[in-house]
Amino acid sequence: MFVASKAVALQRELGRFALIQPLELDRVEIVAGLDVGYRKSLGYAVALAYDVRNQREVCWVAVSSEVEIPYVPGLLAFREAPLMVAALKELVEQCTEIDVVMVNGHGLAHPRRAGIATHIGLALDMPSIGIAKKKLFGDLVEENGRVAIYVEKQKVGYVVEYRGAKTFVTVGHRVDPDTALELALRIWREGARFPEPIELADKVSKKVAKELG
DNA sequence: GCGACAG
DNA sequence: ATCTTGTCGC
Repeated sequence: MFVASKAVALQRELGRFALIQPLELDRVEIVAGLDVGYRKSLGYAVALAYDVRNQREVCWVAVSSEVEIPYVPGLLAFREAPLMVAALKELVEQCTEIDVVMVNGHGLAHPRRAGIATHIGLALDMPSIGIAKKKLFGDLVEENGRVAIYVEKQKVGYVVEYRGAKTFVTVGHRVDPDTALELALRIWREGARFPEPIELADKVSKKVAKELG
């Protein structure tokens, strides 16, 4: 069964292994977007591959399962990461290898440096970036025309604002704040709420959850 | 006690 | 996140 206190203890340990380091964007060809849509307690995780150079969707896969763990702020990873990882593995088997993964949720902007994007990056030992619509944890600091988000004096990401709508781009694992932001902006349609991989995975997961049962 | 609280 | 269509406004 799920014990919140145990989950919290595990995150304190996990967070210590997250790496903030530069990532060579010239070598990033495919970015995967991960999101989960629901119909009642049935979750549908979608993993979608996006080609950075050609600015286009490559393919996507969806996997579903009954989701038993409740949503608790700070513990989202225990509820959604298992399905997301299953979807990502399916994507790699059925379609293509990927270089970076973007996850709907936060990365290091978390009370224990262990948001869902960090959990997934560490689990797969791969660069990961969190993309979220609302703040969970951290301090917002204005820096030359931009808003950065800090956790314990350490910069972990940025806020992208467009016509009042904010989107948080945070480090998950094996990437740094500036590189994460630059990559996200390279694949962000003008006026869209999220970078394309997440924008598309979000729409597909909702549609799949609605059409199937 | 009060405010905050990813999806 | 999800339950849910149309409608008011730029």
